[in-house]
Amino acid sequence: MNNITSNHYNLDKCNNCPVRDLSFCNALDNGALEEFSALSKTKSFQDGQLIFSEGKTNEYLGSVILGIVKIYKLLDDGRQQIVSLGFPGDMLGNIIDSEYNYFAESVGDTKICFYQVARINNFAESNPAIYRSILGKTTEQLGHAREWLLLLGRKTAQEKIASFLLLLAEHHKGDSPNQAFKIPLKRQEIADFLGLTIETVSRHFSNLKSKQLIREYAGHMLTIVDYDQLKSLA
Amino acid sequence: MNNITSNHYNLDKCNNCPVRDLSFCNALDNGALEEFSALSKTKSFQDGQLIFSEGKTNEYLGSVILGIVKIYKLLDDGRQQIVSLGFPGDMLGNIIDSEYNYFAESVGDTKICFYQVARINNFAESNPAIYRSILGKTTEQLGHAREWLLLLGRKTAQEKIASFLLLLAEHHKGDSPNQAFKIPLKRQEIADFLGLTIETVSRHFSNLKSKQLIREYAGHMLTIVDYDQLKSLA
DNA sequence: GGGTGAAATTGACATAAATCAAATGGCGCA
DNA sequence: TGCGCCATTTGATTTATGTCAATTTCACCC
Repeated sequence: MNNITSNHYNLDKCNNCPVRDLSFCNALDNGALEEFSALSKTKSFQDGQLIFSEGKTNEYLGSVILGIVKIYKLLDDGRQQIVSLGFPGDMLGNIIDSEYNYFAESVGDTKICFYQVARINNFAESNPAIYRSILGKTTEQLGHAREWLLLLGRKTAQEKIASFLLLLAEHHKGDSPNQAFKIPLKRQEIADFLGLTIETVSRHFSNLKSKQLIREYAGHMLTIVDYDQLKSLA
Repeated sequence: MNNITSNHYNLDKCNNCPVRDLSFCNALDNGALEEFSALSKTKSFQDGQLIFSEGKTNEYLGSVILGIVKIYKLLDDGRQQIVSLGFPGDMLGNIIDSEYNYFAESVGDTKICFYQVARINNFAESNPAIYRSILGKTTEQLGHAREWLLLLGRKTAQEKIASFLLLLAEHHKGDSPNQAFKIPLKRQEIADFLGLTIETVSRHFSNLKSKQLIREYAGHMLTIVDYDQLKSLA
């Protein structure tokens, strides 16, 4: 995202952007909300498309509107760790640092709403609710990151897989408890999220299937058959 | 920290508290700083003393003044993961959540400055610099947490140990590059920070010593003999 | 100075997960 | 229908780290 206004990004202004209901600006009163939303622009990304890179100037703050974004870090030799999954309503990036510290990539097709960091900072000076809201989002992300530290540092592969499936299920809570949903990540991405290899992930999926705790069919549609027992493994 | 005002905590007001130079309130102008600092109280803790617990009401925001605080999470069976080390100047807790999500414990003797969350929130409404400053601290902690996700998920035991030693060395940067310093954590705590067992930690310390990359003496005083080579292992 | 107990080290062995390698499955497309 | 390309699964084997069990070190204190 070197230059968000360059025409190949196909931006369109989103005066009535869903971000209002989803995102960090929902703390504003109506007048301020109008003004703030006018600063935003949405953009669509395809599966695997790079959204921003470590080291690049932190010019835009994003808000995921549709789809999932993976935030990851790399070691020199290519080892990868996904440090966060951005679901709709989640904030992307921050308004503090001068550079991005991570890579962000679209998982499946996504839609993201962007705000200029400079303008947000400017706007927030006279609207503490913006700071407060962004602080809330950041604190939430810190909580998730620390939950994942516990998972990566202390859980077994089976526990990791179970926790991951329950995390996904959380994002379908509106549906019935055992509602089927599509696993949005490839096996390699799951491995990079859980600090495992693709083979270990695959083996434990097979394991859970043979134990009849989950069912998978038709291109990674998943049903959690026994939610409670899966939870006891996490 | 059930009740910070109970007398056994031995609180004393810190009108001229070092937190001013170290902490999240240094963004304020002098007038506001006076007012804000007056809300703080310092307290001392001994090695191993519990500072706050998961599930307790989030009544106080802390700022580490002296010593080191470990923030950790537990699994039901007692497995522990340290998710953050709080060094002087670091913020402890947050002003968003209604409950603490972690355990905090003193590593060695510490001194911590506390503010009432309710009063900070109140004060910040008319002082966006406070929100901004706390947001900066939180964003920084998120960055550290994600760096550690990479370490826990993808680094080998040797790389973890090397990274840990370099982290400690970072906090002695004022000194000469190869300045000796005391390792503040016990082996078990290092293990809980790195997602390893105590035996693995010990073995890799022995390893680094036999390779002459580090020296340890007189009660865990440490010298990094070959900084560059240690860095290449991290 | 010798005794005590916690912390750290070391050794022998077990095992979960990684690695290497092959087979299978699924999907778009000619 | 069948080819080609990935993604996934499965199998065989290795290895890093965990586990269990002594032993050693060291700080502290009488």
